[in-house]
Amino acid sequence: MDDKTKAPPPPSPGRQKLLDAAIALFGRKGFDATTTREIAEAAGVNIANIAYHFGGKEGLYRACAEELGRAIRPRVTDVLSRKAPETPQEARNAIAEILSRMVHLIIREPALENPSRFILREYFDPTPTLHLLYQSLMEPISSRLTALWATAVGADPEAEDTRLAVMGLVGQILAFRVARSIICLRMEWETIGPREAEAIETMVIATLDARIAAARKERP
Amino acid sequence: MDDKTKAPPPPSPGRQKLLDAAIALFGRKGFDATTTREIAEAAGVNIANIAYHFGGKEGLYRACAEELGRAIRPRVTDVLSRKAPETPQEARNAIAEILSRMVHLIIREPALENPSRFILREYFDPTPTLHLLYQSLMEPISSRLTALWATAVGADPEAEDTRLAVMGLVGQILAFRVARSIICLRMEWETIGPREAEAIETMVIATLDARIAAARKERP
DNA sequence: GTCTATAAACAGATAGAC
DNA sequence: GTCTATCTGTTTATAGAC
Repeated sequence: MDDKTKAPPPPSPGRQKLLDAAIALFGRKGFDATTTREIAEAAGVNIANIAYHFGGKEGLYRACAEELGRAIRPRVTDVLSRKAPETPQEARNAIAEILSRMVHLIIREPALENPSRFILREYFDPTPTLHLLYQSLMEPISSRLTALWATAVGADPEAEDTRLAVMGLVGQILAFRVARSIICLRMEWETIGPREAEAIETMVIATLDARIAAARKERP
Repeated sequence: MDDKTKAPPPPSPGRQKLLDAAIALFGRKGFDATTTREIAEAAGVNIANIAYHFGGKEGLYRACAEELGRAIRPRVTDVLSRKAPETPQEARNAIAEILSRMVHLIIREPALENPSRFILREYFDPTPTLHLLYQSLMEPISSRLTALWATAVGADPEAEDTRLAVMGLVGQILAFRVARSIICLRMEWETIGPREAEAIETMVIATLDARIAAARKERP
């Protein structure tokens, strides 16, 4: 019995083209602003294939979320699968590395521009598909970060404020992607290029280190 | 010559009802997912009034943003108009008060649920209307916070990393509103009620104090 | 200023040929 | 599995009565 646990979708030329085009368009403009005609045209296939492969526009949307879980997960899980650090300093370094990676993937990586937007849209306007993204991306990353945080500051990994502290750090990064437009206005940045991304990364790591220092002082 | 500086819109029963209904619906579902029929029905007026008062759906959207600037600004400017603190401790307290206020307004206040969503949508999918929201809400608040931060830690108010630190703190709050759905999943919260909002507030203030402590250590 | 009635365009979905 | 052609409902906008 092979890994039929998740109903492996039968690939086909048109099917994959539709998925790629749909992720890009749903991510850039949102579900309602994107028409099935646009998607089909961008994919270079006929509109009728959407109904054939996915049952309709909503089915296509859901399939996009599944595809994103599969496609993005490997880009983060390599960090997650490492042996858990045992000293606070190692744990701090591991958190810093994951956060830096997230800054680059979410804020900078051009290939993930629209996928990131797709995921953030689902956070903002959740559908039943949200659980799928939670389990494949958010849950593994934030559990790992929570465990690392607990090691770094000597906190209880099960405590609510431990998880909350981690969500605050992750949220800071998400905010810079969500509110990019207004942050660029405020920072007087034209775009977020390599220099700006590094400034954001430095700020995030500074926040991490400040919070670790403060948390350690409480429980020495 | 009275304050004709911003072209005061002539009020009328139907006009205001349309604005209120549109802010609620655009905020909850987004521009494209909301139909003019829905808005007119929710407002209790006829569809044709949208074209009459605002020239069309897009004009109504823009008028909503103007209305939001007018309506929400007073709820924050009372804090902004106070005399600038002179000691670092007073500045820290002022920042903490503004951030607490933001947590309550953005995350908790039911009446601002949809207005907040309207504004965050515009950050995420900016239109020419963005500048309007920037100037009426984000700019005054974040300039004030930046000045306070400079006083609190003895930094240069003009420096890029001063502004960035402030955007990081504000962004953390925005993230909890944008990603509320997935944060509730991760935190195992059913909703964000008074208890949860207080936990978030405590976390935000802890981040503030940790960053201030770290920044002061650098320049004693 | 507010309404009815209608126009003109466009949406997603489907039947059936290949 | 992919296409053409078409159906049905809905969209925003407008012309004109009140």
